[in-house]
Amino acid sequence: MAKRSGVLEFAVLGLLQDNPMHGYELRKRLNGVLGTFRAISYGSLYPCLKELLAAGYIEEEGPAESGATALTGRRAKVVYRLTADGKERLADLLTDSGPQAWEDDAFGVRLAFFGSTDADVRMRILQGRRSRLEERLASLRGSVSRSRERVDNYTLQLQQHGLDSVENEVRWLRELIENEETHGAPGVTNPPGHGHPAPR
Amino acid sequence: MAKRSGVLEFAVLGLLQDNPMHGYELRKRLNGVLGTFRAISYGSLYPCLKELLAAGYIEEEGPAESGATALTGRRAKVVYRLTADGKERLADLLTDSGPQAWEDDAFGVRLAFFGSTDADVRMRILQGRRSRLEERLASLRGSVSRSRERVDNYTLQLQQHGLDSVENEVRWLRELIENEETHGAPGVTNPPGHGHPAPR
DNA sequence: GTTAGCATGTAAGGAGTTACATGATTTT
DNA sequence: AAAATCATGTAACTCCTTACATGCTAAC
Repeated sequence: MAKRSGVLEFAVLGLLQDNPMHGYELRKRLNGVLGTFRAISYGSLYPCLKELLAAGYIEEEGPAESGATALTGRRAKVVYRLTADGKERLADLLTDSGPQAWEDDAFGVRLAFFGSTDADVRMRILQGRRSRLEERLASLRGSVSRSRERVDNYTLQLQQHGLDSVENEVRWLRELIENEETHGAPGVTNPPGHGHPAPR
Repeated sequence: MAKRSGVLEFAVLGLLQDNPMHGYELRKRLNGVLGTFRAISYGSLYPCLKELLAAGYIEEEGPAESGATALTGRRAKVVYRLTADGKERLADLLTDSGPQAWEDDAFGVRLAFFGSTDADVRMRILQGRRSRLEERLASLRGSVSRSRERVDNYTLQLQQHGLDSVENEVRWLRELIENEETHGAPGVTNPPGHGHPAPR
């Protein structure tokens, strides 16, 4: 039952959906998806793959592939691919727009896979994230104005910068939301090429 | 020897330097210092205090204090205060301007205690942080331009926002550095009791 | 033929969290 | 006297990282 992270599981399933891969490559892609820094290590990736395998969400690709390593009888590369269960699992995860979806960590990954997320779910997530940030903004503004005079200048600068960052993200979100609204009432997903309705 | 976090240890010693406190209050202040969210829990605070106590950096305040709880003979509140060793330890930590000082986590805490940090150390940290971020910027710009065309629009937006955030922090840092330069050559530390000569 | 980088994995441990267990003090 | 909130602590667990152990394959 998928004890692992959620975030990592999501990302792995999401990447594997597009094309089968082995661990080494998966890890490189993961770094792109999880925000460039935020590199995950083999020490967490391989155990995660193991669990996904045990859960039946992924499987090793047949041994007859790209026939080069068959000499020894044992493969060095293990290429993973989503099973039917795995696709279902990913679909479930993709429709979940609950509060966990707009927390700091999860939100980035969710956005990275918006290409295969339904429009209404996208909107709920974006709006959830925005209101989450607006709460944070309110609390930050409160504590900054409460702090004034009481704390030294550096602390103030720090708080101010934190505030600016959040304001910045809110602006960015507003644009994304606007974009969804104006540009987007395509039946279910975005029509151009990359959506999920086509199993290719 | 001080296995705990570094960041948490630093913050606790830093806060205790200003005034003795018990754990509960410490925790509240910590949330201010560590960036408002990033709340640490008792489950990590109390063990940390225990270790600092064992290391001799802090001590329980004498039982005769603010005479209210002496009735039962057993104190409920435990007020901690820095020992001489603790002050030395903090001084050591405050002069350390090595690479760990400009990593994401540590940097915020370091800045929060800039009020008791020497001017030259402050400068090294700020500059270290800036060049750290500029590396990141270069790598991000690289991956964004490499991604163009290859990834979907949402991923691009995400990368772009990440880039903007880092650019934003660099601008902020530049201002801080400028401020240090123009306005700052006070002998060693800021002379006036707390904070240091406030600009603007 | 040996360095470099691809590829897979595990054991130990670090840094925290949640949930629980407990009690004192203050407010209503 | 009940409810809130202040206050302290622990055990179990999570999620990740580092460091190690191992070998294959390509380039020079």
